[in-house]
Amino acid sequence: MSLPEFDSVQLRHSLLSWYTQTGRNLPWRNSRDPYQIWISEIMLQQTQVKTVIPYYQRWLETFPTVKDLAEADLQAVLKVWQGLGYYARARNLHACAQQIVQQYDGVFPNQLEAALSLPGIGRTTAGGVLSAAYNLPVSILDGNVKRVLARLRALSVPPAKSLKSLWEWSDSLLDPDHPREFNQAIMDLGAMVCTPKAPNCSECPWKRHCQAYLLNLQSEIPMREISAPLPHKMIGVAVIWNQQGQILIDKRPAKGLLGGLWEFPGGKLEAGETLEECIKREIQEELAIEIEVKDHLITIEHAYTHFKVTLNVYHCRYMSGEPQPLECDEIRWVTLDEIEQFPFPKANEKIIAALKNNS
DNA sequence: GACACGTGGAC
DNA sequence: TGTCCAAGTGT
Repeated sequence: MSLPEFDSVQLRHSLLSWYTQTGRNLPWRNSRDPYQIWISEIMLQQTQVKTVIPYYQRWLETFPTVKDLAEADLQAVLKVWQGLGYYARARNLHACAQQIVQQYDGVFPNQLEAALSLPGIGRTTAGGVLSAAYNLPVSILDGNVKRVLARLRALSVPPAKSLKSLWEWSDSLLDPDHPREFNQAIMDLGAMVCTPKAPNCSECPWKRHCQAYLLNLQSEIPMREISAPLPHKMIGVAVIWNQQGQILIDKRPAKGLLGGLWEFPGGKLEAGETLEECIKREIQEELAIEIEVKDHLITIEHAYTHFKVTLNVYHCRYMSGEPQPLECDEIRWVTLDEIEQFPFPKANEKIIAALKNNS
């Protein structure tokens, strides 16, 4: 079900003409260095351009080359990534850099199969890097392209239900003579004109070809998936002080949610339990120590992708026992001055800020 | 194919 | 305040 070749030629021409006049000037577009382009593609996964730009610049100052990244400590990598979310991206970036140094002499591979075998590199990121760095004709299907193509063809189901067709349309539309510009252009079209809400159809170079526009369905397409309400968890969190004025923090297991980041220990409130009981129980289960729960410090509401939490944070006093890393990777006693060297998730950063305000 | 995986901006 | 969703990948 590819587009007629005649349409593809017209669509390519009108899009590239629009892009030449209107396309964005973004930092990574001034580079053809596959390392810099790869970093930008990973940071841009599920993350807005405005958010990425300062992280991108700081990253390249800290890790200017693949080799610098490969030789860095994972904790240092996570610290630079801190706040961007989806931390598996940072862990994969680090592992991927080491693989590129070992297997590809420090140069991002210029073959699709090799790129796809690397950790954190899926089909869209591979297409993004290979087209932008090497001008190779590899298509992409990110959120922008999905929305543009769903509207162009008036797709009657949510994009996730029709990925095969969308990939075929992206493949057949890609300009084989200008793959670098075409992929950037179709993403700019989605970001600047064919936006999720209130698209600027009057400015669109594809308005005469767009089935959604011609049927006045641009507000209904792409179709939404029905989503269940997010579960909510009440969490008790302990800021445990010892007699030296140090605080106990723990490093989360390397994989899974917030893997490799540090946190204040705590856990889920169970039915019929007070927050004080919850905190004492969790600290005994996780660290095998006795504490006394003292004053309330702060309450934090935070939403993750698949659930919401309320963090009820309390000052606590260390009483007895030798802390054991029973459910974490590592434990440390740190001062308030030392704590900022460690990567923390956003919700925990708010706890640190509250501690600094009160001291 | 469905679900896990962070955070911030827009409305 | 709540909901959507942003240059997706791994399992």
